[in-house]
Amino acid sequence: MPELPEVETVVRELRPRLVGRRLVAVQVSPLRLRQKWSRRWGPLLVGRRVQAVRRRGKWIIVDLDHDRHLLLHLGMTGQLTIARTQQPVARHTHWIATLNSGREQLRYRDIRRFGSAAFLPSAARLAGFFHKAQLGPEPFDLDQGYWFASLARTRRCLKAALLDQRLVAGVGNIYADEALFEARLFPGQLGIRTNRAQAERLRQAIARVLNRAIERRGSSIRNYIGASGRQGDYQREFRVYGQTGKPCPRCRAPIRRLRLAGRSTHFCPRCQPATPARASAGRPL
DNA sequence: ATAGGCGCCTGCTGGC
DNA sequence: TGCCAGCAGGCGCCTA
Repeated sequence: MPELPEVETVVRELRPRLVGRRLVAVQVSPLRLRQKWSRRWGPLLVGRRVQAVRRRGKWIIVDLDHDRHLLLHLGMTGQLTIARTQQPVARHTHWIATLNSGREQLRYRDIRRFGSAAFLPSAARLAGFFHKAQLGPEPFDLDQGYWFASLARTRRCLKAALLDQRLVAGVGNIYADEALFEARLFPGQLGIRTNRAQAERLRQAIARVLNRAIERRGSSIRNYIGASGRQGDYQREFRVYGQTGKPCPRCRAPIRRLRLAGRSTHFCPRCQPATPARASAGRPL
């Protein structure tokens, strides 16, 4: 569920409430996540003070003192919230860390359990983790030349390329569709058929769409909430995602849906034509 | 090496 | 009302 804007929102809301606090107790449920939460992590976390909360792609990084690092991924339905200790614990809560006042807790809830967690005992191991994952650049740091070359070298369609975290980190199904609409590119267009002007439109569209979504604190369709429990608002501004059959906000043609890279894909057949119009194909950069 | 398909989980919706 | 298919913000593993 959560893509970059949702994860960024969680991190921004978590930061002021977590940095400087100490974890004094950790409770774990027996249900396993995608990457099992190890029993050995509890004692390693207890007593540690949070030094920073950061994001890399869709990963949340909690930096602790003693050079310890907790990595969290929210999968499809993950929720990471700060709750008052006396608040009832919601079903599907998988682990709870009590903060040093004793009055508040950091809680991880994940209905479908596609989320994962990792504990890294040093900065070097943390770097190694992301190196192994081959996580691509942040979408706001995309180099023009890198981006065009990356698209031009793949035989997959643009939608599949956007979802590949090795090419660019943080884009998921919603924002891939929204960015392709913004860039007026057909999601099924092959990467190798992409010219420099199109790649550049897409590069800028990705950053614009993600920034707008962050301003709205992400999108809440069914499960997503920020660290404070508040929902996002960006779902109200979707132009194609989940808008099948509704008129395109630009040209009024009905939004269509198809399956690409195994994922539901939404686009405007007129604004994002499979074959680019002659006029735009011949236009200089 | 690369690309597509499936499976992991739970919950909700719509059609019969 | 009940049942069943299809769907869902992700990603790792397997196969060709």
